[in-house]
Amino acid sequence: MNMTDLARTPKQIGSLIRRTRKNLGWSQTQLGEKAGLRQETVSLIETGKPATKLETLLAILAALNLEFRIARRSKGQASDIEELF
Amino acid sequence: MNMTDLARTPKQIGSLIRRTRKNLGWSQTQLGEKAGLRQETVSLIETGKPATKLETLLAILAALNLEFRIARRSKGQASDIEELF
DNA sequence: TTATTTTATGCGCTATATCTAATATTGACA
DNA sequence: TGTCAATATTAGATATAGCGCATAAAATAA
Repeated sequence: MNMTDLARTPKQIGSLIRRTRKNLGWSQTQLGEKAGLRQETVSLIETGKPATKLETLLAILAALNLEFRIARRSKGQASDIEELF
Repeated sequence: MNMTDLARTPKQIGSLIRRTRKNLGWSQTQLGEKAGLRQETVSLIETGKPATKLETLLAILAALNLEFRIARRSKGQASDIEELF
């Protein structure tokens, strides 16, 4: 993954989670165990369920050694540098 | 806010949302209108409710012109640069 | 192919997020 | 100090997340 991966939608978030999990060679069940979730729940989130609970998502990210960052919206990486407000 | 603000917990996320909203000079009601949510819901999220739904959070971030990024966990900004997997 | 693992989907259940609506509390400012 | 806007809180209703458990479907390996 990139330094920070843009994940604007639940589907993008799910894809990123799946990609990271596979890079680690883990199954959904293994990830679920580490995150305290069921395999089915991991499946739904990777598929891009929009109504996932924040705490559930955070548990998965933590298990994958990932974290949130929040940034100003930008079409490209460049505007990351601007300070708009 | 910084280029990308770390928001590891619901409380941190809520604080960041509140700070951004105030910088824009918006009330919770105004933000709620733009995000399709009620003032009370905005209040709960800014307070750091952990079980907020992802779609709700995304609606608020979008209204504030913010977005997610997902990054590898790091104690400081530095490890952002590493490519671990 | 067949066997095995992995992922997706189904039902019933409990917990809870957000809603509508009202109200209490807090904060800002004259 | 008082008035008004902003925020927090409450109560009831609706929708749905994630659970347990089971199983189907899909992918992978032998």
